[in-house]
This record gives sequence, structure tokens and C-alpha cells, in this order.
Amino acid sequence: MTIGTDHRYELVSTRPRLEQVVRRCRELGQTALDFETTSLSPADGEVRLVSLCNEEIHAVVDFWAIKGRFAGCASLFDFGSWVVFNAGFERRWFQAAGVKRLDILDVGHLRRSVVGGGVFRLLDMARWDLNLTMDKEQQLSDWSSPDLTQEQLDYAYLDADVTWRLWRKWSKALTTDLGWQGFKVFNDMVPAVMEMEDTGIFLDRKAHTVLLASWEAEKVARVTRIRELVEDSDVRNINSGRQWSEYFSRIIPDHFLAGWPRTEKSGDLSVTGVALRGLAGRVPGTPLETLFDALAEYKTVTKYISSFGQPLLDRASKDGRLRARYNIGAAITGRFSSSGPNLQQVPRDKDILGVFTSVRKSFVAPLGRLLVSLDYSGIELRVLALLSGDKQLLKDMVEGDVHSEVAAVMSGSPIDRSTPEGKSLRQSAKAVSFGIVYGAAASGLSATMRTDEERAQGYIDFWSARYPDAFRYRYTMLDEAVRTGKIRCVDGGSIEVGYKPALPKLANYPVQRAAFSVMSGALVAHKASLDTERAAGRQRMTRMISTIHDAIIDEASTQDAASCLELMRGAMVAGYLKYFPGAPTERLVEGGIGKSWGELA
DNA sequence: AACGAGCGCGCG
DNA sequence: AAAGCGCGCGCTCGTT
Repeated sequence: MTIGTDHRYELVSTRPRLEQVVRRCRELGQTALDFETTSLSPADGEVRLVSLCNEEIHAVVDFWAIKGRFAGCASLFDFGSWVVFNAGFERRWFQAAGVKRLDILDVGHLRRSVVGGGVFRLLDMARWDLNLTMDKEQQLSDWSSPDLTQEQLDYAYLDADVTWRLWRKWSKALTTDLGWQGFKVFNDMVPAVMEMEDTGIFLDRKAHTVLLASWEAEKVARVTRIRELVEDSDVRNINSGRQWSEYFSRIIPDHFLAGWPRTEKSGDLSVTGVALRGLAGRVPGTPLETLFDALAEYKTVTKYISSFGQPLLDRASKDGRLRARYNIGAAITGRFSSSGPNLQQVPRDKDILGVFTSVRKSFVAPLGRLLVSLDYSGIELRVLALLSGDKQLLKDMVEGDVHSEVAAVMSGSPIDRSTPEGKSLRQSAKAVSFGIVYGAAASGLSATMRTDEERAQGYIDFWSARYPDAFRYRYTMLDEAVRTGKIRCVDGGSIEVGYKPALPKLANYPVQRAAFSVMSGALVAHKASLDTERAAGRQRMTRMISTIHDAIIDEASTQDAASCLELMRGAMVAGYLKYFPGAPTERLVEGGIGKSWGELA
């Protein structure tokens, strides 16, 4: 008897019994399944144990006792429905054994579809949802030992047992087909995500090393300038915000300090790049201006060095590729996160310290191949228009440049994007529209736009008059949340927000979620169409390699790149129409083909 | 030495 | 009355 479980389990160590057990599982429909393996990857390990649990079957299979081991028996699992925690793990082992015509249902994704996304472990779900404390001590034990201990076997069984109980619990929360569709939004992305994670993206180490060296030189120059003005005894560590706060508090007059923003918790002077640049403008021609500017530039360049320099070089594999994780439903809204490294935060091409800088040019296609990428254009405003039924907002999105349209309304006449005034007006309009999507009030918007509250309120009034349905939609969602404690999402899932939610979250969650849903449909459709093409001998070298919220990136051989782009376009349009049937598709996606991520045209 | 809070900043 | 959203990660600094 194992601690915390309802049942005894059977140790299966013969092929005939394994066949009986798996056949029965397939007859019963769904079965929780958990692997214990001798390493984390099929490339250098083996499946030792498979634990199985449903209403009738409670078993642990020791594959080392069975002829052919896991690889020789894996096909028995084909055509079954297996419930797991973290589907990518089990699916990779099945895939390595040539088994892929099976359903793998991730109980974590089931939870995400009901309460909203998040990052959690099986033991977290056990604690939250079953009030059960799990001990993961055995997880890293030696699963290649000839004789496994009782503790190891019990541990292996417990995971399947817990997984099954969680599945039973959360299945009950889904009473409609629509609810199950919400689950599939997450679950069906697993194969596409595996392709991106396993392929990785090629890093031009040589180019990136040169880039890093240039940043190091810029850093040295800033340190020199800062040290000409501030001695080591005043600020020992240039990286330390607290030391800067203490120093500035000491040397700067109170009337000047009064306008300096403070940090949230400790109340120190907030030493951010934006604050420093703003303050520099208040003391023109003084050494303080030089110091503020040098410090702001130091912060920029050290950010690039510490986040996008050596860490990227260090993480590249021997084959030159960088493999990040794409964590499905990691954000509460359902969006992906990326980690190890986070490839969703690689800097865009822009001037830093007055120099054009492209980190994305370090991400390249290997010889004979090209990168292919499309992104949804203004997808959040577009889905806001569709969710709220705002005809004017949709019209402005479809017919042209929505930010210019808003700018024209705000300023009272059409704007010219080629002039500095036009650009500035458009930029302001963009800030207003984003502010609305984020639920900003006049106070927050005025801070972002660096204007007074009265003017910010005027902008909001303009916006709400032009797009009344979109503006009102946010309050509709707030009302629903106050009544039900959750919001229902366009894809059939829901997000729990509690009964006292504030407007900004409620304004943003349904919009961010719907944009994600659209992308989810696109990723699944794109993976399916690539699989079909590859099975027919086309797009043989094409691989999905990344997704960055509203963008998909593939790598394709030179001759396949153009048709790959069209497949991607089709999938992205399909993902959008899946949730917004009949919606206009003009100007929906944009992007291109190039040798690097920085050169997609 | 390891860990977490706090801050800041890169992205969409 | 409270009201710009969502992430991951590097760094500092106090605690354990």
C-alpha cells in the first residue's frame, strides 16, 4: 500500500500481462500514464517504468523485465488515450519509439482551460486541487538500478494515481463541448511546440561575438565617464540602484529630489533609464546631465551584455542552435512564455547609444536555408473590435493605419506620417489605443504620454466617442467578472479573476486571450499543413522554430521558402477565421523571408 | 552557499 | 474608488 493512494497496484513484468492491461485501458477510454526514465531525453536514455491508472487498472510496468523493453512494446499504446502531466515529455518518448497515433491529454492544460494559465508542477496541482502533499525525493533516484526499491515503485505509481484523480476532478468542470474545445486550444499545440523546441534556432556565434565585443567597448567608455564624476568611495558598485539612490539623496538639493520618482517598496530614488534621461533634461549643460546620460547609457549597454551577450553564446548547442522552451499557457491569459533562454525578449533592431544595433541579425538560417516569418498586424485592437462588435474600429483596422486614423480624429485633420509632427501625433494615438486596451485611466495615460491629466482625459474622450462599443466592452467584461468571478473566453475556456477585479485586467485579459487563441489555431493549422506537405515529399527541410506571441518563424530550404510563407499565411488566416468566422482578413498578416531574423522582408 | 524580495528592463 | 496588461531573467542585498 502506498501513502496517499486509494489502491494497491500490480507490478507488470511479462509481455502477455502488459498486452492485457493496455488492451483493457484502451477499452475503457482514458488512462493516466506516467514514465520513469533513465534520463531526460530519449537520445541518451530509456523508459524504465510506465505507471497506469484508471477506475479499474492500477499498474506499474517494469520494461526491463520484458523482452524488447519499452521500444519493443510501445506500439501497444498506439490508438489509446493517455492522460499525463506535461505532455511534451511522454510524447517525446513515444515519438522516439515511432508511436504517434495516440491521444495524449495533459491534465495541466485541462486546469489551464478552466481557471487560466500558469506555470506549475504536478505536486502543486496535488496540493491545490487534492489537498495532497507529494514527496518528489525519488524523482532523481537511479531508475537504471537492476532492482528498484519499494519506495521507487510506490513513487512511480503515485504520479499516475494523482494524475488520474486530477483528471477525474477537472473533467467534471467541463460539461460542454465548448469547454472541451477550450482544453484543446492548449493540448493540441503540443506537437507544434515540440517541433520548435527540438529544432531550435541557429545562432551566428562569430557575428554575435563581434557584437558583444562592441558592447563591452561601449561599456568601458561609460564606466570611464562615470568614474570621472563619481568616485569609488561614493558609489562602489555602478550596478547598485540603492547605492545610487543614497548618493543622489546626499548630493542633490531637496527641491530637485521632490520631482524624482521613487521605487514601489523601499521608497528609494528610482534609478531607471527613463527617469535618468528625464532628469538629465532638467539640468542642461551641467556635470549632472553628463552623469545622468552616461548612467542611462551604461544601464542600456549592460542590459544587452548581461541578458543578450554571453548567456546566448553559452546556451548554444554544439550544432550551433539555441533551444528555448515555449511554455504553453504559462501566462494567466493563456499566452506562451519562453525560457532558457527567453527568445521572446530578444531586442528589436534599433539605435542604442546612437548606434544601429541588431541582435536579431545574430539569429540566422544555416547555409542553403532561409527564415520565414509572418506576424499578425495589430491583432489585439483587431480582436477588440471583433469581440465588441465595434464597426468603426474594425473599419479603421481594415482600411488602413488605425493609429493614423485615431491621430487624425484627435488632431482634427488628416496627418502626414512623413513629417515629424505627423509621426509624433501618430505615436500619441498609438499610446492612447494601447492605453484603452490596457484599461488605463487619465492619470496613467498622462504619465505614459508625458502630458497632463486633462489632456489625457481629452484623448480618452475622443477615443470613446469614435469607438463606443470597444470602449464599453471593457465594462461589460468587468460586470461579468464581478457577477461570476471569471471571464469566459472566445475559445471556450475561462479565466478565474475573483469577485473584486479591477478594470485594467478585465480590459486586457479577454483581448490578450483572444489574440492568443487565434495564434493557437494558426500554430496547429501550420503544423498540420507542414506535416501533410512533408509526408508528400515537399517542404522536407522546413521546420517551425519559434513563436513570439503574434508571430511565427520557420526555417526552410531556399527553394521552399516562398511556398512555406504561403502555407504560413494560410494557417494564420485560418487561425483567425476559426474564432472570428467571416471577419475581414485584409492587412491581417505581414512579414517576409530572409537570411536572418533581422532581415525579414 | 543558497534563496527570495525588490528592482529594472528586454519583448509582445 | 481606482484603474495601463502579460511574461523571464540579471543583478543586488539581506536572510538563512
